[in-house]
Amino acid sequence: MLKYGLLGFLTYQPMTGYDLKQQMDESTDYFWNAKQSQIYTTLKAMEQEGLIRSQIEPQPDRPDRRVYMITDAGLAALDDWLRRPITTLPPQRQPHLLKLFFSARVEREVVLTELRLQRELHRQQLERYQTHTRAVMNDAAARFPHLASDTKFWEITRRNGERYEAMMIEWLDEAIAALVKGE
Amino acid sequence: MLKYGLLGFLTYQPMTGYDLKQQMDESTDYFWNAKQSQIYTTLKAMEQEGLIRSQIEPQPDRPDRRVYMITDAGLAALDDWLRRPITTLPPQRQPHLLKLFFSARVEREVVLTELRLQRELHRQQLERYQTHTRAVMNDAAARFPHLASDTKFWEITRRNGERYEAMMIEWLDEAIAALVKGE
DNA sequence: CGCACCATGTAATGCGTTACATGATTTT
DNA sequence: AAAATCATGTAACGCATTACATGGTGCG
Repeated sequence: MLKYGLLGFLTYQPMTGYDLKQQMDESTDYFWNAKQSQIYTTLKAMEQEGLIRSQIEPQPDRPDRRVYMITDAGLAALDDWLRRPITTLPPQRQPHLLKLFFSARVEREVVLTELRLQRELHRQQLERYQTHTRAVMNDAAARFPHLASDTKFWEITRRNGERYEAMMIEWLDEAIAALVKGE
Repeated sequence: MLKYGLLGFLTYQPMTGYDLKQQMDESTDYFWNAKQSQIYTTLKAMEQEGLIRSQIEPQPDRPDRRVYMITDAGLAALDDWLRRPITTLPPQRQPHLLKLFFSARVEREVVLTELRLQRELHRQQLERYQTHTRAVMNDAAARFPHLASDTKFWEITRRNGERYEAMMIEWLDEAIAALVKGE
């Protein structure tokens, strides 16, 4: 799956593993991210599959850069994936909901403290979407005119993050109120 | 992590791997689930760790049941986990958002068809929370009076599912409208 | 002087999925 | 007659995380 994300970014322009990691951190982070080590090993595998190819750019001071670019086979694989509809909901994994489900075992105050902490985390994340993420996208749109048609989709996914965080904050407020009232 | 979910359910009553799978499917499914094979292997590992122990209940017709019950060490491990606050947001993995992010590459109609399909999936899931999940929880509460204090937390997590689906439907409507208008 | 940034990789481990394997009973 | 339910397990594989390993440049 990461594979397709990397292919997607490589349609923008040729990049190194390091660059790709930074792109992910700044844009798809909310719904897809990967560790540096996984990116490097996945790129290697993708090159063997023929989806991308690399060229070494020597650098005097710093380590040489291995710049990857997408091949025709890579483009075909990406487009094929993009057209293949997803017909199921993805399985969710939310440790804090699992904890909450069994939290009748712990003191009310401990639960409340954690819910308030969660609320703060989501508040920060919401703010990030509204300021930083927005700015990064506008900046990318301004610097790379050939990506103009992509900006609409970036914005739709950013809106999803924004709505998600707003929903979580509302839900946490409701949960906190229910627990406070309950005692 | 699955480990703690299994411990949680085993505080309700002793159960088999099969029973645990059913419990998950009916209750924590939205934020945590596991395949049958993983449940069996995890239970085995947990018994070796001393968190649970099992007894075989012979059955004449059907395969013998291996019934697990939580140990004192298991209770301690569970409570320890429940009290340990989560200080980061969990990484999300949403394939359909990743696809959408790069969907400038495909025809508008293909994207719209997929968004409408997604909307229908979320609508069905919302309905499930509002009817089936609700009924299952009420039923469990009625049949097991000793779980009365847990019901409040079950309901809070169910509400999260409900809100999440409602949010996704709103967002999809917004996204569909933006794409329709865009052409 | 220490930390962040640039830049690449490998190895070990853990968690989860898919597939394999069996078989009687009950329901449709 | 076929499918679902009850009931258990193992093996292979894939994806992701953590840890290991290196090293120069630039900034505060």
